[in-house]
Amino acid sequence: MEKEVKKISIAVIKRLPKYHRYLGELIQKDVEKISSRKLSEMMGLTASQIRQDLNNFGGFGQQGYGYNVKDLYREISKILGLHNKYNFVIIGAGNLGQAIANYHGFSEKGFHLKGIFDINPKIIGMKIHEVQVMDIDKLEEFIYTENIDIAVICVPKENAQEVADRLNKTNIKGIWNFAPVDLRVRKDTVLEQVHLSDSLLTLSYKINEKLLQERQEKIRQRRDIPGHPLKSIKT
Amino acid sequence: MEKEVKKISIAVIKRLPKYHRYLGELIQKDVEKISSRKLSEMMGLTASQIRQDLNNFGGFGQQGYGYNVKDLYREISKILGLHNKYNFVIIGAGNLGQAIANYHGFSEKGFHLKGIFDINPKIIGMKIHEVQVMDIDKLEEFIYTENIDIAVICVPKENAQEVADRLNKTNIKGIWNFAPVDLRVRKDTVLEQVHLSDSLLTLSYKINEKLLQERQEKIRQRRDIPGHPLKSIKT
DNA sequence: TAACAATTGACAAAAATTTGACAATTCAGT
DNA sequence: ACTGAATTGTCAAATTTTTGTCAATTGTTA
Repeated sequence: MEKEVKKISIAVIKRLPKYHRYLGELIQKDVEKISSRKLSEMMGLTASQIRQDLNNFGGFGQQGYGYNVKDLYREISKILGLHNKYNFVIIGAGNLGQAIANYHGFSEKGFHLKGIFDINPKIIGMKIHEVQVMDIDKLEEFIYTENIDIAVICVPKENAQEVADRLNKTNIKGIWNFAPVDLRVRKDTVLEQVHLSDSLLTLSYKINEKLLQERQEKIRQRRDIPGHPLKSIKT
Repeated sequence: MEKEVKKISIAVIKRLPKYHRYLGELIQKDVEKISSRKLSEMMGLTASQIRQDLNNFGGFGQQGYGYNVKDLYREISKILGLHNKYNFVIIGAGNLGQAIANYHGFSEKGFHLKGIFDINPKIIGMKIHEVQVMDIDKLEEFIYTENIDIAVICVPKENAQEVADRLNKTNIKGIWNFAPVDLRVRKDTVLEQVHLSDSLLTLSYKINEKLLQERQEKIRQRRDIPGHPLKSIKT
C-alpha cells in the first residue's frame, strides 16, 4: 500500500526535454507512431535507454506497436510540468536579458514574461517585448502582487548573489541563472544554472584534444610506414 | 614504450571549467594554496572526486601541502586549451548574437570576435562591439582568409542546419550552437550545443517535482497525525 | 484464422562513475 | 631533529547508469 516515491536520476531528467523536442517535431510531420528503435536512430541514443527512461514514468508504449507520438508527447509534457503556467521576470536588462525577453519560444510553452528589472536609470522605463523595465527596488513587491514563479538572473556576476539573496526572501519557486557564478539559494527554491562560458571552455577543450590527437596520429603514421602495423589502440 | 592515450570521460571534462572558475576566484583573493577538502566544500563536490579528476591529467598536488593555486590554474588552463588563441565569428545578429558579441569575458580568455554575419539587409553594415555585420554570402571566404576557428550559430532553428552544412565545407574547428536543434556536423568538427529551452524545461520539471512532493508531504502528515509514524521513506 | 515480424517492459549483465580508505609524504611547531 | 597533523595519489568497493537479451504481446498478412 505504501507508494514508493521513485527517485528519478538527473541523467534521465536532462534527457526529457530532448524527447519532448523530438516528439514535437514528429507531431509537426504528422507521424502517428514511433518505435524506440527509430527514435533512437533519430536522437543518437540506444533504444534500450529510451525504453528504460520512459518506463521510469510508466508504460506508455505497446508491444508490437510502439509509442503513439501524440500521447507520448502529452505524457512527457506533463512530466515536465508544462501543464502549469509560469509567470517569470527577468532581472538585468542588458544584452542577454533583452535576448531572453525577445525569445518567442517561451510563451507557447506556458512561460509568461511579466516584468523586467534593472538598476540603471537610463534603461528603466524602456519597453522590451511589450514589457516595461522597472526599477529593481520594486522587485519583491512585484513578485508578490503578480504571483511570479520564476526569476531569470541576467545581471553581472558581481551582483548575482545579492539578487539571489533578495529572491530568497520571496516565495519565488525557481531561479534560472545566467551569471557565471554558482548561486546559493534556499533549499526549497529550485535552481537551474546556464554557464555559457563553461560551455565555451568545454568547446575549447574538445578542439584542443582533437588537435593533440591529430598531432599524435601523424607521429604514429610516420613510425608505421616502414614496419608492421601496431596492434590497434583503444580510443 | 607505447604511450597509452587515456580517454578522459565526458563527466570529468564538464567539471574542468568549474575548477577553472573557482581557481580563478581564489587567485583574485590572493589565496596561495588549496586542499582538495577545502575546494570540495566550496564547490559542493567530494574531495575524493576532485583528487581523482585532477589525477587524470597528472599529479599536480603535494602530499601534506595541497595544491598551489596558480600552478593548478595554469595547468587546467592548458588542459582546456586556453593557451591557444581562437578566432570566432557569430552567425545571426539577432538578440542572442548581439548579446554574445557584447559579452566581455571571452576576449580575456583568448577568444577573439572577428566577424558577425546575417542575412537581413537592414542589419548588414551595422557595427556591434567594434565589428561590422557582414552579408552571410561572404561567410566561407571570410573563414578562410581570416583563419576562423569557431563559428557561433545564433540563427533561427529553421536555418541552423543549413548554416552547419555550409560550415562543414570549410575547415572550421568548432561550432557553438545556440539554435534549439541537434546539428549534424562532420566527424572532425567539434560541436558544443547550448539548448536554452531544454534548460528551462529542466527547471520546469524540478519546480513541478517539488510541488508534487509538497502535496504528497501534506497528505502524509495528515495521515500521520492520529496513528504511529510510518517507517521512513527513501528519498 | 494462423503464422510471422515488430516491439515493449523487465531484468540481468556490463560499464562507467563516485566514494571511501590508507600508505606515503610533507609541513609546522617545539 | 622529532612528532603530529594535514594532505595527496592510488586502489578497491560501492553505486549509478547504460546496454543487451528475451518472454510476452500486438498488428499484419496470407
